[in-house]
Amino acid sequence: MSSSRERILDSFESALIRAGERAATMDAVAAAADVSKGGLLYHFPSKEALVDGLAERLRSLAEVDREAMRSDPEGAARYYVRTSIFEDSALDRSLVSMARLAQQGHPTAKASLAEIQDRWLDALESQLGNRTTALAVKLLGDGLYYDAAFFASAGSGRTSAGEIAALLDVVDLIVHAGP
Amino acid sequence: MSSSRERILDSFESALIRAGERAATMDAVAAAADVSKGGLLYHFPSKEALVDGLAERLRSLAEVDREAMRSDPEGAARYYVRTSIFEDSALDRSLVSMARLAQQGHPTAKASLAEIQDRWLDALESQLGNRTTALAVKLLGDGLYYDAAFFASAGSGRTSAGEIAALLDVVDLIVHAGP
DNA sequence: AAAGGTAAACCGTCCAGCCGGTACAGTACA
DNA sequence: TGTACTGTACCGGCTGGACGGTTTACCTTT
Repeated sequence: MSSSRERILDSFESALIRAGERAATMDAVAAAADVSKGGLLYHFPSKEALVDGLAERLRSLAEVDREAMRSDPEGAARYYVRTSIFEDSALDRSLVSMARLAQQGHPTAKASLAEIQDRWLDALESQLGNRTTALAVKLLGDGLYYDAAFFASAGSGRTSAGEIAALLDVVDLIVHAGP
Repeated sequence: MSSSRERILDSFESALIRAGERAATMDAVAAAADVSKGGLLYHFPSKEALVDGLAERLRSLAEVDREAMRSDPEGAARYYVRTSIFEDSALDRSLVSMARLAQQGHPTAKASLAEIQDRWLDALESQLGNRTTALAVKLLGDGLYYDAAFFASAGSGRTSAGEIAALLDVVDLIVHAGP
C-alpha cells in the first residue's frame, strides 16, 4: 500500500475537487485517508503544511509536464491544448485542487499557480518564437481547462473528442500565421 | 442611497471576490452592507437565498450582455474577447462571485453558470455560423477571463492593452478562416 | 389634527454545532 | 528502543440561523 503521507495528500486533493475547500476539513481528510486525526497531524502538523505538501507535489508534476511539452513530436502548442482536457491525471488533480484553494484567497496556492502559469507561457513562447501566439494558444488551452474543471462533476465530457480535433486545427492555424 | 437589498448583494459579491466563499459569512456581509445581522436575515432568510439573489441578478445581466454582443458593430467574436478582460463591471463581479461559489461545489451556482455558458456559445455560433470557430473564440475569451479572475488581486493587469489588441488580430484570423 | 393601528424594515443577542488544533496515554512493529 | 501511528478528550473561536424586540412610514378613524 502507498505511504500514509501520499494517501493523505491524495485524500486532500479528492476532497477539494469533489466538494471544495470548505468540505476538505482535517477530519474528513483523515477519515478518507484511513488515518486517525492524530496520525494526520503527525505527518502534517497544520492545514498550512497540508497545502505546502500539495504545492510541492504540483511543482514537480508541472516540471515533468513542461519537459514533455518541450519534446513532444507534435509540438508544444498542440501538446498544451491536447492535454488541456481534464482527464483526471495526477497533474490535473493537483492543479484543480490548488485552483480551489487559490479561489479561496489562499496566498501559497495563488503564488504557486501564478508561478506555474508563467513558466508554461515562457515554455510556449520559447518554442513558438512569439509572445502573442504563445498567449493565444495558452488562453485557448486554459479556457478548455477551466471549463472542464468547473463543470467536471456536472455534464461529464462537455467537449467531445471531435471538437478537440477541430480545435487542434485552429491551433495549427494560429501557430502557422505567427511570424 | 441604494436599497438595503442591493447593498447586501453588492457586499456579498465583494466579499466573495476579495477573499473567497469562506470569508463571505453572514456577519461579514451584514457589516459591509451596514446592516445588522437581523436586517440581513429579514431580506434573505438564509445563505441559500443570498445565492439565489445573486444568481437572478447574474442571469439578467448576462442577458443584457448577450444582446449587446449580438448587435456589436465589430461583431460578436471581437466583442466577446474584448469584454473578457476583467474590468470590474457589474457583470464581471457577478460572474466571478458566482464562479467562487461554483468552485465550492454549490449546485445553484454551478447550474447558473453552466446555463449562461451554453447561451453564450449559442449566441456566438449563430453569428459565426460555425461551432468550432465559436468554441475557439469562446475558449480564448474564457481563458482570459479565468486567468483574470484567479489572479485579480495578485499582479493587477496581467494582460496588457497591447496584448489584447494583438489577441484580437488572432480572433479575426480564426473567424475569417472559418467556412 | 390628534390618536390609533399596522405592517414592513430593521436591531441585538443567544445558541447548537462544527473546525482547527492540543494533549497525551497507549500500541504495533522493526 | 524508536518510529509511526491510534483513540479519546478537550478547547476557543467562529458560523448559520432563530427569535423577540423596536423603529419608521403610512394609513384610518374620530
